[in-house]
Amino acid sequence: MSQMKSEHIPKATIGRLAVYIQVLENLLRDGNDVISSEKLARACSVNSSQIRKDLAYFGEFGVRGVGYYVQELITSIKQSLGIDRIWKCALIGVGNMGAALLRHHDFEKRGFHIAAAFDCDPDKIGREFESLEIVCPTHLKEQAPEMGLEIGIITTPPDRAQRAANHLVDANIRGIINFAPARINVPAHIPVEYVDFFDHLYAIAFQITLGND
Amino acid sequence: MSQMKSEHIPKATIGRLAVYIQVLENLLRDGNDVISSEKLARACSVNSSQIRKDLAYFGEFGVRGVGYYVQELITSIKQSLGIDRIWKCALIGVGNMGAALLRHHDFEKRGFHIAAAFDCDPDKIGREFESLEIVCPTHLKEQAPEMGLEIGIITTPPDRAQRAANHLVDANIRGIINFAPARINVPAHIPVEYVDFFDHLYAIAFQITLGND
DNA sequence: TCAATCATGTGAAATATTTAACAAGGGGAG
DNA sequence: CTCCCCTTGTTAAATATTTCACATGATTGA
Ligand SMILES: NC(=O)c1ccc[n+]([C@@H]2O[C@H](COP(=O)([O-])OP(=O)(O)OC[C@H]3O[C@@H](n4cnc5c(N)ncnc54)[C@H](O)[C@@H]3O)[C@@H](O)[C@H]2O)c1
Ligand SMILES: NC(=O)c1ccc[n+]([C@@H]2O[C@H](COP(=O)([O-])OP(=O)(O)OC[C@H]3O[C@@H](n4cnc5c(N)ncnc54)[C@H](O)[C@@H]3O)[C@@H](O)[C@H]2O)c1
Repeated sequence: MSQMKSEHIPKATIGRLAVYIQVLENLLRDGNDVISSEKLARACSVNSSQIRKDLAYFGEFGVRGVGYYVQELITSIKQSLGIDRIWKCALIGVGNMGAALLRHHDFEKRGFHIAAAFDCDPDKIGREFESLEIVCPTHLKEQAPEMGLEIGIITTPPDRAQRAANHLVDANIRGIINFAPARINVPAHIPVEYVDFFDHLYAIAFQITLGND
Repeated sequence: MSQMKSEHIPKATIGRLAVYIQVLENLLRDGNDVISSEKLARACSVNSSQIRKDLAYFGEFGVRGVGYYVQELITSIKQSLGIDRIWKCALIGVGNMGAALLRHHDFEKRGFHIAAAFDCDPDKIGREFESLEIVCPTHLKEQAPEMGLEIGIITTPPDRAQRAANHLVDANIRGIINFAPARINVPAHIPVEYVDFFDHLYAIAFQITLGND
């Protein structure tokens, strides 16, 4: 957060910054060292002013008359978002979804290290999965500070999501991602993000239906 | 789409409607037959006018002085979104993520039937998974119209996403959900939704970092 | 039947976000 | 060194979305 400039940043901006990183990393892989906001905009399907405005919230990263140095810009965006370091995560609910996430090594690559896995199923507790021992959630409170766990990932069934959230809050976790389709209540200072694929399926179904009339 | 009233509907509204359905179904399960916009608003962490406005895009579903009949409202929202029917989906890429989705029976429950699974790996082609035979993507073009496949779900590695999209477009699919972290190009009339968990992880990391200053 | 009550649906006001337009400034050719 | 070109950063205008405020209409009980 080296050069933050502005007060409130639109939620939508954060989403777009994630897209910019994705596209910039592909550009870099293809050998592009420099890019203009105009070209980046086309690749991201947004307006070029939008990109310049989004970046302006955090600082000045470009060179007038030239554009942005791709590697430098990636670094700057990551710094701005606070993802220029490793975040340690705790996953609760090692089922279908939880296991898929544990096997997915992009988490590590992108700076989110799932350092501990919890499940309340006695058959699972004590077993090892992806080189993590599955632990009972009651141990969260003692393990979280010990291990420096900061973000909780909930992948329990929806009717267990609140319970899982309670464990996380109790363990002083600082933010929560909830994959279960259920709202949870936590203290206001703990940010919660809901991941629900069905949002997107609904949006597609709606757009298809619209275009069809 | 029985009683559509308005022209353009904000994207954010669609996202909220998905949340309303989620919360309403829980309310129904808990035995609530009627609910006011005020109470629903609290459960969804939004403003009550927002709810009334969102619903007003599609029609009048409430009763003044009373509120909304929960079951009726669920039905109305589903009709409005075009999810009051079964959508047949094709999944491309039966790896880690694709397999988790195939095993996840909420898709069926929510009206999205994954009717066919494609993968280009010779070791996987011909195998059966979750009672679906895994098929080579070159067969998409012939199978899609036969089976009435309408929505494509991409779960290939990112560098294969465009190829998968091409197969889907070629097969006259009507909409695409892309789980791979890569932008894809398709004709303008085909809606694409990108699912990327990292958006949410970034958002959490950012909010934690902000609150920390 | 009528009045009191209550929560919706909606137009108008307040905010927020996106887009356009351009002044400012870096880089390179001559 | 100067001029010209190019693209950023930013201010201002245009849109879009959210919130407020209240008239409207359904329901209930006297
Ligand atoms: N699988 C998918 O593709 C998918 C897709 C979207 C959403 N989801 C959501 O993700 C969640 C998990 O789905 P799944 O398919 O993995 O289900 P699952 O039943 O396979 O796994 C759930 C796991 O959570 C554990 N659990 C239950 N209560 C717990 C508690 N209080 N503390 C700790 N662990 C607990 C169970 O023992 C089980 O291992 C669900 O809410 C589901 O709706 C899954
Ligand atoms: N696993 C997760 O939890 C997770 C989370 C977020 C995003 N993703 C994304 O989902 C995608 C899939 O991830 P994964 O972990 O399942 O990877 P994976 O390697 O396990 O599976 C990819 C599958 O796609 C198949 N495939 C490759 N090219 C293909 C083509 N042209 N046509 C058809 N099939 C093809 C492969 O044979 C393989 O079976 C990746 O883009 C990944 O970034 C996965």
